[in-house]
Amino acid sequence: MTPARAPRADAVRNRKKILAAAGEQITAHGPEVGMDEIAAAAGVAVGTLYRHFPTKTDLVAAVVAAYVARVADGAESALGRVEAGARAVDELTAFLGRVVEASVTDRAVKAAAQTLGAEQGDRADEDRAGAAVAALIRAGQADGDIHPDVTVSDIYLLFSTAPTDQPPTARARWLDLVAPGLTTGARQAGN
Amino acid sequence: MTPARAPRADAVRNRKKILAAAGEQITAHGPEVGMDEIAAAAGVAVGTLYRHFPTKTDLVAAVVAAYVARVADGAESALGRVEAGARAVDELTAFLGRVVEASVTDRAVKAAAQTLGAEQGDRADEDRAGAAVAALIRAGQADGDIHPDVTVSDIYLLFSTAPTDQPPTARARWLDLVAPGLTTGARQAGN
Amino acid sequence: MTPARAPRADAVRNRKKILAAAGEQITAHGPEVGMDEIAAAAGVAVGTLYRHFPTKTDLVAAVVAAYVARVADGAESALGRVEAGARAVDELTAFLGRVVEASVTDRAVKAAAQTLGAEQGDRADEDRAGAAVAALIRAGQADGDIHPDVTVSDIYLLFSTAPTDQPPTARARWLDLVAPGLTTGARQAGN
Amino acid sequence: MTPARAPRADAVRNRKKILAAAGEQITAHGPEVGMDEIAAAAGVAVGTLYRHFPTKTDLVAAVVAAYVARVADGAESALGRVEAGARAVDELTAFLGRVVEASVTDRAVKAAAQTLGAEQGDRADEDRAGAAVAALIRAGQADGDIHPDVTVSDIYLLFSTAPTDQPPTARARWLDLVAPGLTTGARQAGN
DNA sequence: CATGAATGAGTATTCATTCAT
DNA sequence: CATGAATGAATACTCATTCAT
Repeated sequence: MTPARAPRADAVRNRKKILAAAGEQITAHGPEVGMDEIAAAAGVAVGTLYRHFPTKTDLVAAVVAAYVARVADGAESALGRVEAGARAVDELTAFLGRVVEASVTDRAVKAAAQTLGAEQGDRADEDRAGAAVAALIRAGQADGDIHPDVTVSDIYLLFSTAPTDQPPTARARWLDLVAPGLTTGARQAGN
Repeated sequence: MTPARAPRADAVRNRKKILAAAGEQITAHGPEVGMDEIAAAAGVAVGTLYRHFPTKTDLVAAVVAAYVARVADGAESALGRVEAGARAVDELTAFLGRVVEASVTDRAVKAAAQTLGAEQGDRADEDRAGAAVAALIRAGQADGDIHPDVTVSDIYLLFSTAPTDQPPTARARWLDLVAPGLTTGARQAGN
Repeated sequence: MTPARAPRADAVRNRKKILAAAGEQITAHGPEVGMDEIAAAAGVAVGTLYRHFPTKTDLVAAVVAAYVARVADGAESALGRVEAGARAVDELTAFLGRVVEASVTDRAVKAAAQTLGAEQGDRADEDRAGAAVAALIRAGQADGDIHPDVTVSDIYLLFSTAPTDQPPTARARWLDLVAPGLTTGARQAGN
Repeated sequence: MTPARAPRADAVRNRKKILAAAGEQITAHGPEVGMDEIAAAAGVAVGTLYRHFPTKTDLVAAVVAAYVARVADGAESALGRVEAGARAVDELTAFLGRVVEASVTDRAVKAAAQTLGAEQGDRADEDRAGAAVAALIRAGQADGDIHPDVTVSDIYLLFSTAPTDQPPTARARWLDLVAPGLTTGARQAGN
């Protein structure tokens, strides 16, 4: 219960620079980038890295957490659009597509997290995302467009198996193959 | 042409032991298991590893190749059953399911191969698998059960995104979600 | 231009300890001494070796460079004495003798450099040595003591063939055998 | 005192092939060539190498011994020519030159021997060479051409310091620089 | 007697982490 | 609080030597 003295401005700046650099470096060179390289990319010394994140695993966890937060934001805006009248199935699949695209950027992050056994950073963001997706699904089911047994964890399952390291055409095709499993209508030729 | 003097019995035994151990170790601890650990698990000295596979990359490639060979076998037996009267869609999805199950055993192998940029060992096995899968698809399309635009690379795309590291129930659910993308009928509730 | 922040005191100390230890170890056990052994002899961990010299080759090159710098110093003092009135031939042969003696200490260094294909570190020191030796030769030739066709590369040739790994008497005898090739006078019995 | 049963013909052939191959390989790639490579070059298996030479050191010693034998032959022919009327100084320097040239071929052999601490193979050949050289020196001294204090070990000293790894011009120049130390006459300009 | 597969200690090098400056 | 030098365990790979076939 330390009063948590307000962190110094430059420390906050450093934390952000480090998170950004770590994201870029891991994205670009995979989870095995050295801490030194991340530090250099962030423009700080290794020691500073370790002041903010006691362990490489912690750093990666933080990067993943930031990614989860962005996903949550995306889910909530989709939900917002549905509440404003958009069709839920469309928003859900579009959301799925956007996540897959974003994953490309954050490519190896997922792998890094697994490799290092990173712990969940911020439960809160995950819950936020989960709530929004659940609402989207319910809306789609109310419309009769989304299959009644689809759940939030189905969406997560698809997230976790998205072909993030494949070319755009493959990713688009994957969406086509996977969408019919969520919806009620029969598959149409050519899409 | 090649004199190919019969390989010594013990050398063959060792090669098999090494491949098996490498598969297990990589499965259990990921691609970064040390060569020493693999050697110990195989009951040989490191030098023996290197006599059989000049490089860690080569070893992983061989493990992957063995896996591909098993997949090819599976595809061909499925095709055999179809030729003997079985329904093609069923055999195709069953085959997909079996590959996913098998993948669990070979879990990280795929990742290992990517990490190390392993080359594929035996084109032949890949071709064998491809031919058999293509025949299955054609048969299912002739029956009117498989969607006309489904191709062999669709099947490979699904392979490569199978949730090999998830619990059995998740893997089963994944099959349910993915199957409708391949077939013509509308999705039925509860499957 | 280079900010060149003053190197930390302990880092400088370590660099020196490492160079000294490397010289000794290579001298004592040849170029194949392990980096670990050099590190131990220097009282540091291997990692520290690699922080200062990214490669064994680089380390050896640095040792050789230090040796070249000492040779250059020796040549320049000899030249200084000549300018102060000493006889050039005598200084040149004495210099040759001193280099050979010093080589004993740095015994295998030369071999190590060759074995590893080490690049030369500081051209400057080599040039310094070359200039001083050239001046010595010219002075001796002006005196009529040194044979007119002797060049700097002759001196280097003799350096490179000095019997550095032989007992002192052999080294002295070698000097006696080799000196007449540089001078004008006929050889005298007994020296 | 085992009767030393006459060695089988093929064993003798193998011994020769191995010695030749070892000489070539060490000459070409230095003392650190692997035993496997030598074996391959000789067209036998490693086991056969070890049957003939229990240790790499022993093998190198044998290669050196063969070299010494050739040197002895050269010395003896030179002596023969002197006895047939040739001038001793000329034969001695020519012999020195030929040894240096030959050394080029056997380049790293000397280094290999040192590196491995190889023992003398055949005292007899060394003695043969020593006797012939001694006779040459005595003859030259009787002619008044060779300096009276020159000994056999002087010649060996020069052998051991010959610039075997330098280009032909450097080797020739080295001979010019070194010859005056052996002879009585004053050095002449230009040779 | 030849073969070549197996052994295993040894080598250079990397990298997460600590700690003196 | 930042810096970057030091640490040292770990890793892939080599090679002289042994020994089953």
